Amino acid sequence: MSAKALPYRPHNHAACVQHALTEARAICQANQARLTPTRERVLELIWQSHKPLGAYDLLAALAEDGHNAAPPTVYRALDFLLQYGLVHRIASLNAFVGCTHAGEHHTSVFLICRGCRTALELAAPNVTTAVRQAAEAEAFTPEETTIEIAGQCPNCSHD
Amino acid sequence: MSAKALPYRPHNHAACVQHALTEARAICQANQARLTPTRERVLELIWQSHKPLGAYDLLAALAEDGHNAAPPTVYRALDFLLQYGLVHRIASLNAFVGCTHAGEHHTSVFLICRGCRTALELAAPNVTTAVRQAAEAEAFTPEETTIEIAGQCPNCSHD
DNA sequence: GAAGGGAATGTTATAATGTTTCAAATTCTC
DNA sequence: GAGAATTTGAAACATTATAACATTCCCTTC
Repeated sequence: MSAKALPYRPHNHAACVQHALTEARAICQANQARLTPTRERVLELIWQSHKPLGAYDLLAALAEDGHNAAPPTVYRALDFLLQYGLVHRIASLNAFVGCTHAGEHHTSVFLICRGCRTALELAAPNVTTAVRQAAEAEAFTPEETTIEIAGQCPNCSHD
Repeated sequence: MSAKALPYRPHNHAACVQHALTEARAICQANQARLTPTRERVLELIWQSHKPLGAYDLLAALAEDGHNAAPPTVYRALDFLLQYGLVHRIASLNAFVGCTHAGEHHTSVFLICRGCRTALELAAPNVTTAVRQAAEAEAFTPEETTIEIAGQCPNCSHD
């Protein structure tokens, strides 16, 4: 692949956000789930970059909105968004990032740059298959898979 | 595979611990690193089961020894053990588990049972390869890989 | 075997992340 | 509009992790 993946190059990011919000509304409607203002705002904040944000970062951003929220407000919104696959939690960072494959049932691989902190979500079917087979070989039933690769993205790698 | 992996079946666990400690001593000696009593004790405590332990669990265990330690004591010992590859940190649990491949440079896959909390470390070369290829396809340079599969081990899966 | 220097540990405080609990408000259903 | 269910507010607290600085230990060197 010669072209860099979207998060790594300049792009109309507002379109990313709008697309994510539109999709989120559709998914919530389809599931009779309520994308309330707080939930939508948290999703929007998360989408304001391709860098995972911590819960307390979100809390601070809400505070700047004038919304004097306490931690449970953010964690509840995040729980909701996680539940409907609209965001992912990055365990190695204790942070959250927008899901680029919302609605599709999938196991993601995250490439997390230590330089610019951008997280790129990949579908990576080969990884998924290999993981499933490895688990199967041990008679283990997978329920939730965390695959996070920290390193240097093409922009940040100093060869 | 019909035989269950070691952590899932009864075994002489004392031998696990002894083996780990012996190996740790050798590795530290080879690296001119000091496996001090606190560090060795923390390693031993971690190895007392195949379940990842939290830093504060270790702290409590040290307290039972009569060692009135503060958090930095445990975290420093853990940093040391991580540095020499004697333990792994399980990001999704904020916990630590003994490394079963100490000394070998490797990327591990962890199968973490939500029933019995046991973590099984696999080498899983196919997963490693698939991950490396996925990263390569994005011109991403991996430095550290976290692969954690939560689910049900053969003993705990209720079919 | 004392003196000096670097590594390891002790100690206190605090930061960062996440949860429990119960009350109040909102929204949905009838 | 009354009642039930969901969502939010608010205060307190629990858990995980680090910062900063003092002290002790251990090894080398003389």
